[in-house]
Amino acid sequence: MKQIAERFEKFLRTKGLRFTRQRSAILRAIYATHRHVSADQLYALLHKDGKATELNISRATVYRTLALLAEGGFVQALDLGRDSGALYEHTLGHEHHDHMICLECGRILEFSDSRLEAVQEEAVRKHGFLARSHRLNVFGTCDRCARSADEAGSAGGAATESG
Amino acid sequence: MKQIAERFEKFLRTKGLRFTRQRSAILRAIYATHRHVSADQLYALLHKDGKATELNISRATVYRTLALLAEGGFVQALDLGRDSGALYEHTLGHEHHDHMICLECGRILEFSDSRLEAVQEEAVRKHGFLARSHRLNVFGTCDRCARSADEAGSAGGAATESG
DNA sequence: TCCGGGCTTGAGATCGCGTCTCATTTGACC
DNA sequence: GGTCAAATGAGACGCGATCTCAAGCCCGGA
Repeated sequence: MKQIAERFEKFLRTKGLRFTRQRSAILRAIYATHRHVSADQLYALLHKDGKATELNISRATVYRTLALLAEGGFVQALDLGRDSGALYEHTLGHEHHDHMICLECGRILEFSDSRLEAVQEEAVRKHGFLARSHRLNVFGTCDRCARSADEAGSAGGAATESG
Repeated sequence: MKQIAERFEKFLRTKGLRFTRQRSAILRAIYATHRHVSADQLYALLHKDGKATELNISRATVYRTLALLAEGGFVQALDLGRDSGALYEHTLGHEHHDHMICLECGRILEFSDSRLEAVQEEAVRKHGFLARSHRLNVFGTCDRCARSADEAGSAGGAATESG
Protein backbone atom coordinates (compact mmCIF):
# COMPACT_ATOMS: atom_id res chain seq x y z
CA MET A 1 0.00 0.00 0.00
CA LYS A 2 2.72 2.40 0.92
CA GLN A 3 4.52 1.80 -2.35
CA ILE A 4 1.32 2.41 -4.23
CA ALA A 5 0.86 5.70 -2.49
CA GLU A 6 4.40 6.59 -3.41
CA ARG A 7 3.79 5.70 -7.00
CA PHE A 8 0.68 7.81 -7.08
CA GLU A 9 2.56 10.66 -5.49
CA LYS A 10 5.29 10.38 -8.07
CA PHE A 11 2.71 10.26 -10.81
CA LEU A 12 1.17 13.45 -9.52
CA ARG A 13 4.45 15.27 -9.06
CA THR A 14 5.41 14.42 -12.60
CA LYS A 15 2.33 16.24 -13.73
CA GLY A 16 3.01 19.17 -11.43
CA LEU A 17 0.16 18.15 -9.14
CA ARG A 18 0.03 17.60 -5.42
CA PHE A 19 -0.42 14.56 -3.29
CA THR A 20 -2.97 15.87 -0.83
CA ARG A 21 -4.56 14.27 2.18
CA GLN A 22 -7.81 13.89 0.28
CA ARG A 23 -6.17 12.14 -2.61
CA SER A 24 -4.31 9.90 -0.24
CA ALA A 25 -7.50 8.98 1.58
CA ILE A 26 -9.33 8.17 -1.63
CA LEU A 27 -6.45 6.06 -2.87
CA ARG A 28 -6.35 4.14 0.38
CA ALA A 29 -10.09 3.68 0.37
CA ILE A 30 -10.25 2.13 -3.05
CA TYR A 31 -7.29 -0.10 -2.38
CA ALA A 32 -8.80 -1.18 0.91
CA THR A 33 -11.75 -2.85 -0.74
CA HIS A 34 -11.65 -5.70 -3.18
CA ARG A 35 -15.07 -5.01 -4.56
CA HIS A 36 -16.12 -2.88 -7.48
CA VAL A 37 -17.30 0.40 -6.08
CA SER A 38 -19.09 3.35 -7.56
CA ALA A 39 -17.94 6.88 -6.96
CA ASP A 40 -20.80 7.39 -4.56
CA GLN A 41 -20.12 4.21 -2.65
CA LEU A 42 -16.59 5.40 -2.27
CA TYR A 43 -17.87 8.73 -1.09
CA ALA A 44 -20.04 6.99 1.46
CA LEU A 45 -17.14 4.81 2.56
CA LEU A 46 -15.00 7.84 3.18
CA HIS A 47 -17.69 9.30 5.35
CA LYS A 48 -18.37 6.24 7.41
CA ASP A 49 -14.86 5.80 8.69
CA GLY A 50 -13.20 8.32 10.88
CA LYS A 51 -11.73 9.83 7.74
CA ALA A 52 -14.88 11.76 7.21
CA THR A 53 -14.82 13.75 10.39
CA GLU A 54 -11.53 15.40 9.75
CA LEU A 55 -11.53 15.52 5.99
CA ASN A 56 -15.12 15.62 4.81
CA ILE A 57 -14.19 14.94 1.23
CA SER A 58 -16.66 16.24 -1.28
CA ARG A 59 -18.23 14.32 -4.10
CA ALA A 60 -16.43 16.49 -6.61
CA THR A 61 -13.09 15.58 -5.13
CA VAL A 62 -13.91 11.90 -5.27
CA TYR A 63 -14.75 12.16 -8.94
CA ARG A 64 -11.73 14.29 -9.70
CA THR A 65 -9.39 11.95 -7.90
CA LEU A 66 -10.87 8.88 -9.53
CA ALA A 67 -10.22 10.49 -12.88
CA LEU A 68 -6.61 11.04 -11.92
CA LEU A 69 -6.24 7.52 -10.63
CA ALA A 70 -7.72 6.15 -13.82
CA GLU A 71 -5.40 8.28 -15.89
CA GLY A 72 -2.42 6.92 -14.01
CA GLY A 73 -3.64 3.37 -14.33
CA PHE A 74 -4.19 2.92 -10.61
CA VAL A 75 -7.85 2.20 -11.00
CA GLN A 76 -10.02 1.18 -13.87
CA ALA A 77 -13.57 2.10 -14.69
CA LEU A 78 -16.01 -0.61 -15.55
CA ASP A 79 -19.18 0.15 -17.44
CA LEU A 80 -22.17 -2.10 -17.12
CA GLY A 81 -24.60 -0.17 -19.21
CA ARG A 82 -26.08 3.08 -18.17
CA ASP A 83 -28.62 1.93 -15.66
CA SER A 84 -26.04 2.30 -12.98
CA GLY A 85 -23.10 4.54 -12.44
CA ALA A 86 -19.59 3.56 -13.38
CA LEU A 87 -17.82 1.16 -11.08
CA TYR A 88 -14.15 1.33 -10.23
CA GLU A 89 -11.65 -1.27 -9.23
CA HIS A 90 -8.02 -0.88 -8.30
CA THR A 91 -5.63 -2.41 -10.76
CA LEU A 92 -2.12 -2.52 -9.33
CA GLY A 93 -1.35 -6.03 -8.27
CA HIS A 94 -4.09 -7.34 -10.51
CA GLU A 95 -3.51 -8.68 -13.98
CA HIS A 96 -5.73 -7.56 -16.77
CA HIS A 97 -9.03 -9.38 -16.64
CA ASP A 98 -12.48 -9.31 -18.11
CA HIS A 99 -15.80 -9.49 -16.37
CA MET A 100 -18.73 -11.82 -16.14
CA ILE A 101 -21.85 -10.16 -14.87
CA CYS A 102 -24.58 -12.34 -13.46
CA LEU A 103 -27.96 -11.08 -14.58
CA GLU A 104 -29.72 -12.83 -11.72
CA CYS A 105 -27.82 -11.78 -8.65
CA GLY A 106 -25.68 -8.95 -9.97
CA ARG A 107 -22.40 -10.52 -8.96
CA ILE A 108 -19.40 -9.43 -10.93
CA LEU A 109 -16.81 -12.12 -11.49
CA GLU A 110 -13.41 -11.71 -13.00
CA PHE A 111 -11.68 -14.00 -15.40
CA SER A 112 -8.87 -13.91 -17.87
CA ASP A 113 -7.60 -16.05 -20.65
CA SER A 114 -4.43 -15.42 -22.54
CA ARG A 115 -5.71 -17.06 -25.70
CA LEU A 116 -8.59 -14.67 -25.66
CA GLU A 117 -6.21 -11.75 -25.66
CA ALA A 118 -4.18 -13.24 -28.45
CA VAL A 119 -7.12 -14.01 -30.70
CA GLN A 120 -8.58 -10.61 -30.05
CA GLU A 121 -5.38 -8.87 -30.89
CA GLU A 122 -5.04 -10.79 -34.10
CA ALA A 123 -8.65 -10.37 -35.19
CA VAL A 124 -8.39 -6.66 -34.78
CA ARG A 125 -5.06 -6.33 -36.49
CA LYS A 126 -6.46 -7.96 -39.57
CA HIS A 127 -8.44 -4.77 -39.99
CA GLY A 128 -5.41 -2.58 -39.63
CA PHE A 129 -6.58 -1.55 -36.21
CA LEU A 130 -4.08 -0.84 -33.49
CA ALA A 131 -5.60 -1.96 -30.20
CA ARG A 132 -4.76 0.05 -27.15
CA SER A 133 -7.23 -1.40 -24.69
CA HIS A 134 -10.40 -3.37 -24.67
CA ARG A 135 -13.33 -4.13 -22.52
CA LEU A 136 -15.14 -7.43 -22.53
CA ASN A 137 -18.23 -7.98 -20.47
CA VAL A 138 -20.04 -11.26 -20.58
CA PHE A 139 -23.59 -11.28 -19.30
CA GLY A 140 -25.32 -14.41 -18.17
CA THR A 141 -25.88 -16.64 -15.17
CA CYS A 142 -23.22 -17.39 -12.61
CA ASP A 143 -22.51 -20.85 -11.28
CA ARG A 144 -24.20 -20.15 -8.01
CA CYS A 145 -27.45 -18.97 -9.55
CA ALA A 146 -27.43 -21.75 -12.11
CA ARG A 147 -27.13 -24.25 -9.29
CA SER A 148 -29.87 -22.78 -7.17
CA ALA A 149 -32.10 -22.70 -10.24
CA ASP A 150 -31.48 -26.42 -10.71
CA GLU A 151 -32.46 -27.03 -7.14
CA ALA A 152 -35.72 -25.30 -7.91
CA GLY A 153 -35.04 -22.39 -5.63
CA SER A 154 -33.43 -23.48 -2.44
CA ALA A 155 -30.77 -21.31 -0.82
CA GLY A 156 -28.71 -18.28 -1.82
CA GLY A 157 -29.00 -16.54 -5.13
CA ALA A 158 -29.23 -12.95 -4.11
CA ALA A 159 -25.66 -12.27 -3.15
CA THR A 160 -23.99 -9.08 -4.17
CA GLU A 161 -20.37 -10.05 -3.84
CA SER A 162 -17.76 -7.89 -5.42
CA GLY A 163 -20.12 -5.53 -7.04
CA MET B 1 -37.76 -3.48 -44.92
CA LYS B 2 -41.38 -4.40 -45.31
CA GLN B 3 -40.76 -7.82 -43.83
CA ILE B 4 -38.98 -6.26 -40.91
CA ALA B 5 -41.93 -4.02 -40.25
CA GLU B 6 -44.16 -7.06 -40.35
CA ARG B 7 -41.96 -8.88 -37.92
CA PHE B 8 -42.00 -5.96 -35.57
CA GLU B 9 -45.75 -5.74 -35.88
CA LYS B 10 -46.10 -9.40 -35.10
CA PHE B 11 -43.75 -9.00 -32.16
CA LEU B 12 -45.91 -6.22 -30.82
CA ARG B 13 -49.19 -8.01 -31.37
CA THR B 14 -47.87 -11.02 -29.52
CA LYS B 15 -47.36 -8.77 -26.56
CA GLY B 16 -50.77 -7.20 -26.94
CA LEU B 17 -49.25 -3.95 -28.15
CA ARG B 18 -49.97 -1.87 -31.22
CA PHE B 19 -48.00 -1.13 -34.31
CA THR B 20 -48.55 2.61 -34.50
CA ARG B 21 -47.43 5.17 -37.05
CA GLN B 22 -44.85 6.48 -34.63
CA ARG B 23 -43.36 3.08 -34.04
CA SER B 24 -43.33 2.40 -37.72
CA ALA B 25 -41.54 5.68 -38.43
CA ILE B 26 -38.91 5.01 -35.79
CA LEU B 27 -38.31 1.51 -37.05
CA ARG B 28 -37.91 2.81 -40.60
CA ALA B 29 -35.60 5.58 -39.47
CA ILE B 30 -33.19 3.31 -37.69
CA TYR B 31 -33.16 0.81 -40.51
CA ALA B 32 -32.61 3.58 -43.03
CA THR B 33 -29.23 4.47 -41.61
CA HIS B 34 -26.24 2.23 -41.38
CA ARG B 35 -24.58 4.28 -38.74
CA HIS B 36 -24.75 3.97 -34.99
CA VAL B 37 -27.19 6.56 -33.79
CA SER B 38 -28.11 7.90 -30.40
CA ALA B 39 -31.70 8.27 -29.33
CA ASP B 40 -31.42 11.99 -29.78
CA GLN B 41 -29.90 11.73 -33.22
CA LEU B 42 -32.80 9.53 -34.15
CA TYR B 43 -35.16 12.09 -32.73
CA ALA B 44 -33.49 14.79 -34.81
CA LEU B 45 -33.61 12.59 -37.89
CA LEU B 46 -37.31 12.10 -37.48
CA HIS B 47 -37.80 15.81 -37.30
CA LYS B 48 -35.70 16.70 -40.28
CA ASP B 49 -37.58 14.59 -42.77
CA GLY B 50 -41.17 15.21 -43.65
CA LYS B 51 -42.07 12.69 -40.98
CA ALA B 52 -41.82 15.35 -38.37
CA THR B 53 -44.45 17.67 -39.71
CA GLU B 54 -47.25 15.19 -39.53
CA LEU B 55 -46.13 13.09 -36.63
CA ASN B 56 -43.96 15.19 -34.38
CA ILE B 57 -42.73 12.23 -32.42
CA SER B 58 -41.65 13.03 -28.89
CA ARG B 59 -38.41 12.13 -27.27
CA ALA B 60 -40.23 9.86 -24.85
CA THR B 61 -41.72 7.88 -27.69
CA VAL B 62 -38.33 7.45 -29.31
CA TYR B 63 -36.91 6.05 -26.10
CA ARG B 64 -39.90 3.86 -25.49
CA THR B 65 -39.82 2.46 -28.98
CA LEU B 66 -36.10 1.85 -28.89
CA ALA B 67 -36.62 -0.15 -25.73
CA LEU B 68 -39.23 -2.26 -27.50
CA LEU B 69 -37.03 -2.71 -30.53
CA ALA B 70 -34.16 -3.77 -28.34
CA GLU B 71 -36.36 -6.19 -26.47
CA GLY B 72 -37.43 -7.78 -29.72
CA GLY B 73 -33.88 -7.95 -30.98
CA PHE B 74 -34.46 -5.50 -33.82
CA VAL B 75 -31.87 -3.10 -32.58
CA GLN B 76 -29.00 -3.34 -30.18
CA ALA B 77 -27.63 -0.82 -27.77
CA LEU B 78 -23.93 -0.13 -27.73
CA ASP B 79 -22.27 1.46 -24.73
CA LEU B 80 -19.04 3.34 -25.14
CA GLY B 81 -18.57 4.56 -21.65
CA ARG B 82 -20.66 7.21 -20.10
CA ASP B 83 -19.27 10.27 -21.76
CA SER B 84 -21.84 9.86 -24.47
CA GLY B 85 -25.31 8.49 -24.62
CA ALA B 86 -26.06 4.97 -25.76
CA LEU B 87 -25.87 4.29 -29.46
CA TYR B 88 -28.19 1.98 -31.34
CA GLU B 89 -27.74 -0.07 -34.43
CA HIS B 90 -30.24 -2.25 -36.24
CA THR B 91 -29.44 -5.91 -36.08
CA LEU B 92 -31.62 -7.85 -38.50
CA GLY B 93 -29.55 -8.79 -41.49
CA HIS B 94 -26.39 -8.28 -39.50
CA GLU B 95 -24.51 -11.06 -37.82
CA HIS B 96 -23.28 -10.63 -34.31
CA HIS B 97 -20.21 -8.47 -34.26
CA ASP B 98 -17.98 -6.60 -31.91
CA HIS B 99 -16.72 -3.06 -32.14
CA MET B 100 -13.46 -1.25 -32.60
CA ILE B 101 -13.62 2.35 -31.52
CA CYS B 102 -11.00 4.71 -32.86
CA LEU B 103 -9.84 7.05 -30.15
CA GLU B 104 -8.58 9.57 -32.67
CA CYS B 105 -11.46 10.09 -35.04
CA GLY B 106 -14.30 8.44 -33.19
CA ARG B 107 -15.10 6.03 -35.97
CA ILE B 108 -16.81 2.83 -34.91
CA LEU B 109 -15.83 -0.19 -36.93
CA GLU B 110 -17.37 -3.61 -36.76
CA PHE B 111 -15.63 -6.93 -36.85
CA SER B 112 -16.31 -10.48 -35.92
CA ASP B 113 -14.30 -13.61 -35.48
CA SER B 114 -15.76 -17.01 -34.82
CA ARG B 115 -12.70 -18.20 -32.94
CA LEU B 116 -13.12 -15.28 -30.62
CA GLU B 117 -16.63 -16.36 -29.80
CA ALA B 118 -15.54 -19.92 -29.25
CA VAL B 119 -12.65 -19.09 -26.97
CA GLN B 120 -14.78 -16.67 -25.05
CA GLU B 121 -17.51 -19.19 -24.54
CA GLU B 122 -15.07 -21.78 -23.35
CA ALA B 123 -13.17 -19.46 -21.04
CA VAL B 124 -16.36 -18.45 -19.34
CA ARG B 125 -17.73 -21.93 -19.04
CA LYS B 126 -14.65 -22.99 -17.16
CA HIS B 127 -15.98 -20.85 -14.35
CA GLY B 128 -19.39 -22.44 -14.46
CA PHE B 129 -20.78 -19.32 -16.03
CA LEU B 130 -23.57 -19.56 -18.55
CA ALA B 131 -23.08 -16.81 -21.11
CA ARG B 132 -26.13 -15.21 -22.55
CA SER B 133 -24.59 -12.27 -24.35
CA HIS B 134 -21.42 -10.31 -24.35
CA ARG B 135 -20.04 -7.00 -25.36
CA LEU B 136 -16.53 -6.49 -26.59
CA ASN B 137 -15.22 -3.05 -27.37
CA VAL B 138 -11.68 -2.58 -28.51
CA PHE B 139 -10.28 0.92 -28.24
CA GLY B 140 -7.32 2.10 -30.26
CA THR B 141 -6.35 3.62 -33.57
CA CYS B 142 -8.04 2.78 -36.83
CA ASP B 143 -6.17 2.05 -40.03
CA ARG B 144 -7.01 5.42 -41.50
CA CYS B 145 -5.72 7.40 -38.55
CA ALA B 146 -2.66 5.22 -38.21
CA ARG B 147 -1.83 5.90 -41.83
CA SER B 148 -2.34 9.63 -41.65
CA ALA B 149 -0.17 9.69 -38.56
CA ASP B 150 2.59 7.95 -40.49
CA GLU B 151 2.31 10.54 -43.21
CA ALA B 152 2.89 13.15 -40.55
CA GLY B 153 -0.52 14.70 -40.90
CA SER B 154 -1.64 14.90 -44.49
CA ALA B 155 -5.25 14.29 -45.40
CA GLY B 156 -8.32 12.95 -43.62
CA GLY B 157 -8.30 11.73 -40.08
CA ALA B 158 -11.32 13.42 -38.64
CA ALA B 159 -14.05 11.39 -40.23
CA THR B 160 -17.04 10.36 -38.20
CA GLU B 161 -18.32 7.49 -40.28
CA SER B 162 -20.78 5.15 -38.74
CA GLY B 163 -20.75 6.63 -35.34
C1' DT C 1 9.19 33.32 9.02
C1' DC C 2 6.45 35.71 5.85
C1' DC C 3 4.54 36.12 1.17
C1' DG C 4 2.40 35.07 -3.21
C1' DG C 5 0.85 32.30 -6.92
C1' DG C 6 -1.39 28.52 -8.26
C1' DC C 7 -3.13 23.95 -7.44
C1' DT C 8 -7.14 21.97 -4.53
C1' DT C 9 -11.09 21.81 -2.34
C1' DG C 10 -16.15 22.02 -0.91
C1' DA C 11 -20.74 23.30 -1.67
C1' DG C 12 -23.98 23.93 -4.62
C1' DA C 13 -25.45 24.95 -9.25
C1' DT C 14 -25.71 22.95 -13.48
C1' DC C 15 -25.66 19.69 -17.34
C1' DG C 16 -27.39 15.78 -20.01
C1' DC C 17 -29.35 11.44 -20.66
C1' DG C 18 -33.03 9.00 -19.78
C1' DT C 19 -37.44 8.06 -17.33
C1' DC C 20 -41.87 9.20 -15.37
C1' DT C 21 -46.41 11.54 -15.01
C1' DC C 22 -50.64 12.49 -16.65
C1' DA C 23 -54.05 14.46 -19.55
C1' DT C 24 -55.27 13.58 -24.15
C1' DT C 25 -55.44 10.95 -28.36
C1' DT C 26 -55.60 6.80 -30.91
C1' DG C 27 -56.50 2.11 -32.23
C1' DA C 28 -59.04 -2.16 -31.93
C1' DC C 29 -62.88 -4.57 -31.04
C1' DC C 30 -67.88 -4.74 -30.17
C1' DG D 1 -70.78 4.97 -33.17
C1' DG D 2 -69.23 3.51 -28.40
C1' DT D 3 -65.92 1.80 -25.10
C1' DC D 4 -61.63 0.96 -22.98
C1' DA D 5 -56.90 0.09 -22.82
C1' DA D 6 -52.73 1.27 -25.09
C1' DA D 7 -49.94 5.04 -26.86
C1' DT D 8 -48.54 9.62 -27.18
C1' DG D 9 -46.59 14.37 -26.19
C1' DA D 10 -45.00 17.87 -23.27
C1' DG D 11 -42.79 18.77 -19.58
C1' DA D 12 -41.35 17.58 -14.95
C1' DC D 13 -38.25 14.80 -12.73
C1' DG D 14 -34.13 11.77 -11.12
C1' DC D 15 -29.62 11.03 -10.95
C1' DG D 16 -24.84 10.51 -12.11
C1' DA D 17 -21.34 13.40 -13.22
C1' DT D 18 -19.28 17.89 -14.16
C1' DC D 19 -18.61 22.79 -13.59
C1' DT D 20 -18.20 27.20 -10.99
C1' DC D 21 -16.09 29.96 -7.90
C1' DA D 22 -14.70 31.64 -3.59
C1' DA D 23 -11.84 30.03 0.08
C1' DG D 24 -8.02 27.12 1.56
C1' DC D 25 -3.75 25.02 1.33
C1' DC D 26 0.84 23.80 -0.39
C1' DC D 27 5.26 25.08 -1.71
C1' DG D 28 9.00 27.66 -3.26
C1' DG D 29 11.31 32.07 -2.85
C1' DA D 30 12.87 36.06 -0.26
